[in-house]
Amino acid sequence: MNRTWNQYVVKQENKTLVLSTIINETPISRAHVAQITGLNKGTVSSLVSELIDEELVEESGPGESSGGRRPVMLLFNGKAGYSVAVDLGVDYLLGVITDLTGQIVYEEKLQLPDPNFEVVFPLLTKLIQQLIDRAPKSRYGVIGIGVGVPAVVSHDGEILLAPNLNWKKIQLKQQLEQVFDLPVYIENEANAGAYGEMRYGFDSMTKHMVYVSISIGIGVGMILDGKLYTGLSGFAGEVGHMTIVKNGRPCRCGNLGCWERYASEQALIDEAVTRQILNQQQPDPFKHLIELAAKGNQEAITLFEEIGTYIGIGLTNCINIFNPEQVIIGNQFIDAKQWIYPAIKAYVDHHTIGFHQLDLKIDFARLGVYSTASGMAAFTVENFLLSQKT
Amino acid sequence: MNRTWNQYVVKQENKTLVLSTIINETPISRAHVAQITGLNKGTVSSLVSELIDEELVEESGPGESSGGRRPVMLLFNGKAGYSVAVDLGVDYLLGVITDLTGQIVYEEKLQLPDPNFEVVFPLLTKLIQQLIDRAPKSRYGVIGIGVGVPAVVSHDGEILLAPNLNWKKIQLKQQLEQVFDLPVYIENEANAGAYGEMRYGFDSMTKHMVYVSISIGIGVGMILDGKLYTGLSGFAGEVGHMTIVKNGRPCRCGNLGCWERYASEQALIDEAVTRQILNQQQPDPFKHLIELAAKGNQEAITLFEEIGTYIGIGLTNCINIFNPEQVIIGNQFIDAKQWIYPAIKAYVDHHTIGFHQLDLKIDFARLGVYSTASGMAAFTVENFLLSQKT
DNA sequence: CAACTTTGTTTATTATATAGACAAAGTTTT
DNA sequence: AAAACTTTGTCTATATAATAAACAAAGTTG
Repeated sequence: MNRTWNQYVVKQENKTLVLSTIINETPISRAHVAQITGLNKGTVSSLVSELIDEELVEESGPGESSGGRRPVMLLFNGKAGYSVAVDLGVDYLLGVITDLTGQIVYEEKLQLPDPNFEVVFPLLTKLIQQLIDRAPKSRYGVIGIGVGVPAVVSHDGEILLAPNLNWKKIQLKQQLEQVFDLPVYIENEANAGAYGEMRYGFDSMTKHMVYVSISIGIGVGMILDGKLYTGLSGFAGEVGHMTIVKNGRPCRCGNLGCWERYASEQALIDEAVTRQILNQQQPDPFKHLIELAAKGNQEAITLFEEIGTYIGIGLTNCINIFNPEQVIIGNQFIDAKQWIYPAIKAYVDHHTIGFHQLDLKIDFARLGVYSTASGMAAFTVENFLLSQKT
Repeated sequence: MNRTWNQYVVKQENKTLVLSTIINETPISRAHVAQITGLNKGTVSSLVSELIDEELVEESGPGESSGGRRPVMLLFNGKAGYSVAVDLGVDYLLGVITDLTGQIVYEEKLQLPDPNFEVVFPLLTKLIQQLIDRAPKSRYGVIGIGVGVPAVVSHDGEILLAPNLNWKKIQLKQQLEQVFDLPVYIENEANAGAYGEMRYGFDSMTKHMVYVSISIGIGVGMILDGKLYTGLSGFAGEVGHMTIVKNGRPCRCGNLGCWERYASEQALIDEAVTRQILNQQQPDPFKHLIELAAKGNQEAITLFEEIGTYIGIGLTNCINIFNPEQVIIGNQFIDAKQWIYPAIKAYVDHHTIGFHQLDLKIDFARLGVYSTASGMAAFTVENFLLSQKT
């Protein structure tokens, strides 16, 4: 069925436009909203009064006069509701409560003893219940639950495959919705991270961005034309399995020479063991390598630089394909920034087609370990605000 | 400035919806349009009567009754205007006139003696003028000019770089608009091909498609969410310069191991010379190799199969990245279909992540040598129809 | 203090979609 | 063949929401 346009749709679209203008420019006056959106002053007034009734917008005191009557400043009421978001990692759960502006108001982290789903699911529901219980009282209460997972996720919230958790075909969204009577959103961890960094990480909204999440493996989230791109079935972005070396190292996906066999945490550790920088039994080997490099261990630094170059190879491919405005590197590897960044930058500068470099920025995730959780909160909040219109 | 929604916008959107429904479902009755679009019968009637006034829609005779009054069938009037589109190749110009349905009504092809812009531009303008002169008389006449070029093209129609033509920084759109007082559209050849194949090549509109144009080099056009993706500056899709072999063959882009050094016409010919299947002076070497393979020359066939495998490597990367519904291989290499397809298919089947294969189709361009020209016609026509609303 | 500015509300007007009545032209049932 | 039903397409009354313009409120400037 096609979408038809009538006066109701017009009103909803304009109301969304007014609300998002207030969110982005808060504090702002009605007159200024009208100027920015191009809507008539009267239209803005009436829409704002509805938003105030819904407690999504508040009036704060008068603002500065610019030579006439002083404006009444409008604020987005981020405390009208709260979201619960969880970053489900390979060996941890990071749960947060955020308000409607994405601000984290409470967090809780725990280690997973075992990646087995039968073990993880009860811990996950317990964590979510604790977060729901702790959420401040508000008009709309907890407006939804978001969970980011290191997995291939279909559009309807089914986990098709999570290689590092050893999960397959799990109806996570459905199962959580049965337990909690709330909207549940499931997304791939890199997609969530990309969205989080776009919404909350950087000031100006980037329309074309590639977010590369590097930890055990490599995942990529793509923001194209300001929207998350998830492909036909929801699992675009398996860039970690891009071939960068023909007949190269075997990968667990069955292919040879995949990017993540050269540029991930796993690749780093394997190579460190081969070169006897680490021994096989070292607990928390990634952290140990970071410490070695920080102490000036030249072998460790060289290894990071080499991995950086491999990251650069895959990034160059992504840049040539997408012509993005910004590339963001996130997850574990942000801790290795000082050693890998020069190598990445050098490779990309020398190997992308010249034009791409003009407007290209390479950054590291600003939200740090919260990229994924924040992104899930953003999904949850945005779906709530869009569904909110009467 | 944001877009605001008022009654004018509503009407335009609905009118576009009605028109595109008629275009896609022609012939169709008013009642059926109302049913498909969800619009009120009265609304459809009034919009259709405007479209009839504008000669974009015609009434044909009565249709079959389904148990009541016989419907009046509506037809899209493809003859209300004509577009002129040119496929500017490395050594040829292919110009076509199409009606508003994309049907080619006249074509003209000529060889380029020299790729130099000073030589090509007069030939191009002469060709376009001839096509304009030959276009049938109609209500709207020639509604625009589209030119597809093997080049990196910016959003404002500037050719930034055309390596195989040796052009740089040419304001092609601007120059043509000065000569002809008509809207001019310039696009990369692969982007145009992708669009042409989506609009006119296949029956069902694919929402996520990757079109790979393989001739001297490799270009890729991407249809994501039903729209052409061109990236921040308009030059996404330089996938030919994706690294598939670390420290591989040097490429003219300055990088090593680029896909097009292994999977293009140039790669094919270079390798054929190295293996002494061809000698260096062979005129039209690609055609010669096709003939050899057709005669059963095993060396030539093996070479095609090897190139097919390399094509498969790059395609696998694209599939893993985009999760498309369809991959289309176009340009010169469609002639080698019978030898390369099995190799491509085998590689892709064995090396893409399992989920992608479920709904994936690999096809060859249906429009053959007209993909690019048809795509440019589609751009031109669609911009005309969108600009047409009063 | 008068004149001007800016903000925000109110009112009359306008454009458009919708529901439903209705006419036209067919098919099906009796 | 007549009556009853169906489907198509137009027309009219109504509702909704955006807009322009008037206006009131509350400031600044000279």
